[in-house]
Amino acid sequence: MLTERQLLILKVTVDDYIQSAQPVGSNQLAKKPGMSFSSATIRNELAELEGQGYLEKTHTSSGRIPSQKGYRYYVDHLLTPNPVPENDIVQLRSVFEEKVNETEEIIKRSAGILSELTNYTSILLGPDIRKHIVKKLSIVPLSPGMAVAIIVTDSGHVENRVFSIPPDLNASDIEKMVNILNERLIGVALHDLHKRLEQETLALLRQHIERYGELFRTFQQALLLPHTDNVYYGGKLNILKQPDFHDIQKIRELMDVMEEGKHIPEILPIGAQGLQIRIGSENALAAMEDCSVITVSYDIGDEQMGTIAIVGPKRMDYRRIVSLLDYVSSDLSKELTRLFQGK
Amino acid sequence: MLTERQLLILKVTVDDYIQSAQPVGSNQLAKKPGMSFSSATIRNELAELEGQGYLEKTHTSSGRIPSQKGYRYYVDHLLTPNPVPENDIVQLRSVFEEKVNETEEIIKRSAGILSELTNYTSILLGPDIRKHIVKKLSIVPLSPGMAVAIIVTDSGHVENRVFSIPPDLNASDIEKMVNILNERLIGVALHDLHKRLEQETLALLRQHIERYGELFRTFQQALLLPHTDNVYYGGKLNILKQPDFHDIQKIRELMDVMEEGKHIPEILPIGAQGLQIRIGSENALAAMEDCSVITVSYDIGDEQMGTIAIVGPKRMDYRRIVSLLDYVSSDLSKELTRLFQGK
DNA sequence: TGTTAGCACTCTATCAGTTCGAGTGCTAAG
DNA sequence: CTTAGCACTCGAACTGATAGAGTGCTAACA
Repeated sequence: MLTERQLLILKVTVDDYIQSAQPVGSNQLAKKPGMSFSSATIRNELAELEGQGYLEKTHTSSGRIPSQKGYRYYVDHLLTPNPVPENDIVQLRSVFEEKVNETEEIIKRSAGILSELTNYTSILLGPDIRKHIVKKLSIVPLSPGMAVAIIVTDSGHVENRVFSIPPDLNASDIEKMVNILNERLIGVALHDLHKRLEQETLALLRQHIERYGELFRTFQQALLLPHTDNVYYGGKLNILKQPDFHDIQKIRELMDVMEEGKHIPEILPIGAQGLQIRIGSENALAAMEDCSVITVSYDIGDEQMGTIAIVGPKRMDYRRIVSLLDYVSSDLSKELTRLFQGK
Repeated sequence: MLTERQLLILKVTVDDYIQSAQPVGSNQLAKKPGMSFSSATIRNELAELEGQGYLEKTHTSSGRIPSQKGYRYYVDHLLTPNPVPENDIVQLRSVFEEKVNETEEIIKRSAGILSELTNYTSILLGPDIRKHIVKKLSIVPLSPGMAVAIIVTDSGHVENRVFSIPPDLNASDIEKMVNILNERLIGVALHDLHKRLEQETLALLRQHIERYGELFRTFQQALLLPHTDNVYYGGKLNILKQPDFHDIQKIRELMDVMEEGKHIPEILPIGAQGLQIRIGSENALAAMEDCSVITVSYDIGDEQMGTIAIVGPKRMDYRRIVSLLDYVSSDLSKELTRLFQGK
C-alpha cells in the first residue's frame, strides 16, 4: 500500500516528532540526511500519507504529526531495535551488585532505575504473591487481647497481621495452635491457605484447644485478605517533565489513575506474554488516551511471572524503550530465578 | 498599633482572600455584612494596613492580598477556632470503627481521611519505631544459603529482613542462635538492638555455634538499618487541586520534596509539642515558600509521640484546619494509647 | 476630627487588527 | 515523475484601544 519512499518518510517523520515534540514540515524533512528529494516531493508524499491516515495536521498550514494509526504502523513495521547502550547496562546491573536478597527490594530498585533512565514512569508488578508457599507460621502474643500472626513464604516474603484473641487464652494453647498450623499448612500456597485452614486444621484445633471458635474466627479473618500488593512505581513525577502534558487537569487524572494500585488491571495487559505496546486510545482508561504503555513480562523460575511497564506520552521513544525492556526483562528473569530457587 | 476597625478589616480581608483566592478590593469589603463604613473609609484603612506591612498589592491598582506578616498576625491574633462540624467527626471516627488493630493501619487511614476532608495534603508521622521494644526474634531458613530474620515489637510491628547464611549451617545451630537471641534481647528497644546484640550475645554465640563469625556478621548487617519509615501521606495530589499552584515547575519541586521521606525533618518541626503553624517563607525549604504547614503532635501512652501535618497553600483555611487538627490529635492520642497499652 | 462622595488616575485583561514566518497545495516546467 | 515557484492559510507574536476594577486624593459634610 505504501511505497518504499513513503515508508522512509513516515519513519523519519515519526522519529523527528518523537525527538522534537513539534509538528514536522516538509522543509525540515528535506534537510535530513538520506532525504534525496525536494521538499515539494516530500509534500506530495506527506499529503498521501495523511490521506491514508498515517499522519495528521494540527491545523491547515501546520506540519504533520503521527496519528494513532501512524504510531501503530511505526511500532509494528518500522522499529529497528537498538542495542542497549553500555552506560544503561552498567546502571541496570547496579541493582544486583549490592547483594540484596529480597525479591521485593530488587524489583523496587529496578523500578527506580528504569524511570531514571527513561524519564518516563515505570510500573513493576512482582510475581503473584498468592502463589508463594508457606514456609513457616507463627503467632506472637502482644498483650492480653492481641497477637500478631506471621507467615513466611519460600520467597522470603513475610506477611503479618495483628488480630485479637480471647484475653484469657493461655500461652500453651497458642503454642499448640501454632504447632498444629505448621504441621498442616507448610507447603501450602497462599491462595489456598484460607480454604486449607478450614479443611485441615479446624477439626484438630477443636479437639485440642478450648475456646477454639473465637480464636479461629479472628485468626482466619486476619489471613483473609493479604493486603500487601506487589506493585512498584518508579518516577511517578516524570509525567510532569514531559512537555506533552501541560494541562493540569489531564495530569491530575493521570496521576489519579496511577496513585492507587486499583487500576492496574486496566493499565497493564496482565497475563500477556512477551512485549506489548498500547498506544493512546488503545489503552482501556480514558485518562490515558494521550499515553502509551509498553509492557514486557518476565519469569521467575518456571511458573511465577511479573510484568514491567513503562508509561509515557504517545510521542514516546519506542525504539529505546523496547530494547531497554527486552534487556531488563531477561536480566530480571535470570537474577530472580537464581535467587528464588536458591541458586 | 492597630485600631479595632483595622483589625476587623484585616480579618475580613484575609478571610475573603482565603475563600476567593482573588485580591480583595474596598468595594467588595464594603458590601460584607458587619461593614458599616463606606468603601472610601475602607480604602484609607487598607492603605494604613499596607503601610504597616500587613497587606500587599499585586500591582498599583489592584486589590490587597495578605502579606506574610498579615497571615502571621491573622493566625496569631484573629483566629477564632470553630467547633469541628458533626459531619467531619463522623468521618474521622470511622477510622476506629472497623476494629483495625494495627497502629500503622490506623495512622495510614487517618492520613487518607484528613486529606479528603481538607483537600490539602496530609502527612502523618507515626511513633518513633526505634523506641519499640523487641517482643520476639525468629529466624526462618528459606533455602540453603538464605534465611529471613523477623523481629516483632510490642506495638505489633513486624520487621523482617532476608540475609544470607553459610550454606552448610545446620538447623540446630540456627535454633540455638534464636534461643540465645531471644533470651538476651527480648525487652530491648530497637535503637539499642545493634549495640546490645554485640555486647550480650556475641560471646555466647561464639561459645555455642560453629562458624558463628560469618553468621553473626550477616545477621548483624541485616538488622543494621530498619529501613521501614513511618511516614504516611494522604492526598499528595491535592496540591494539583489548589488554584494557587498553576506553575508546573513549582508543582514539580513541591512534589519532589514530598515524594521521598527524605525531607521530613525540614518540613515538620519534629519534637515540637502542640500546634505549630509555619507560613510561607517560614518553611525551611525553598520549594515550600508558597505553602503553609500546620502541625500538631499527638501522644501514645506516656512516651511515644507522633506528628500530624497538613500542607496547603499560604492561603489556607487556617481556622478550619486548626480546629480539625486539634480534634484529630486528641482523638488519635486517646485511641492509640488504648490500643498500644493493651487497654 | 473622622467619614464619605466624587473624580482623576493607574494598571490589567481582553479583544481586534497587523505582521511575520512556517508550512501547505497546486501548477507548470523540466 | 520530480521539482521550482507561488499564492494561500494559519498560528504566534506584537500593537493599540477599550473597559473595568481598584486606588489615592480632595473637598464637603456631620
